[in-house]
Amino acid sequence: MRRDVFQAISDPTRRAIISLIALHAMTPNALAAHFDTSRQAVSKHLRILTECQLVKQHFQGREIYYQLEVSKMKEIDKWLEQFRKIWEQRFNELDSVLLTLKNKENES
Amino acid sequence: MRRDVFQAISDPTRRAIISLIALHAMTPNALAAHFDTSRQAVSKHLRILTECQLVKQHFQGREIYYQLEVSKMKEIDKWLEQFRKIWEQRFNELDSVLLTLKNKENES
DNA sequence: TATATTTGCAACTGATTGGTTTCATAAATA
DNA sequence: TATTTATGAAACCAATCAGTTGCAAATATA
Repeated sequence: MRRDVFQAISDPTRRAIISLIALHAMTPNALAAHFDTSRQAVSKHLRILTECQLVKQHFQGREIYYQLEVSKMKEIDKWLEQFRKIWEQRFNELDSVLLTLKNKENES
Repeated sequence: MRRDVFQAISDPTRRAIISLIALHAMTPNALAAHFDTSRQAVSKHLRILTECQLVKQHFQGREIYYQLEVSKMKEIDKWLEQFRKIWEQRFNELDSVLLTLKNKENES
């Protein structure tokens, strides 16, 4: 059973859940109201999200509120870092090409 | 067949491929040398990456070079944007709490 | 106390996944 | 020309996935 942040966000329903609970905690029932699938299906998604620590639950009577562990999202951000460097570099290269062209223009 | 960037990066082998070709284009054979799996398995991953336009192929004789479409990675970055706002906000809230404490300290 | 509500868990199901082996095609090379 | 090399595609397989239905447990309410 692979269970990491990347696998967690691969499912569109789970991405929607993540977005919904990002601002304030929600119960499984309240969440399920936003989807076409059953309450149990949403519960299963929540279990997966909990297992990879993207979500934290806090109990209040018989209700369970699920809240996003925003800091865990940084793991994705961290992985993206390597590419961010590349796309900035590519942009700078394009920049210097334009600069070279401009200089040549001035010389002639 | 769901085929989007998020599903593409959910597989660890595919993430490794993406990282490898990020800097310079590589052939399937050269890529396969980095993994325990067969050349065909890598080829299948490359097809998935191509289908969701994360990768571009350019032909050179009988060899096919695969290159990362870095700009496509920005789609993930874009989705992360909403959470980046939240974790910055949380940080600022913490900041103002600390500031309030400090002010109270000065008053007394 | 009896009933309704909120929830997680287990069993099942069809679809998808990541891998394999086998084959066909096209380009390079002996 | 015959052979080797680089590649994609098809057929198959076991494991996993996302969904379902049905059930048990615990809390709230009548």
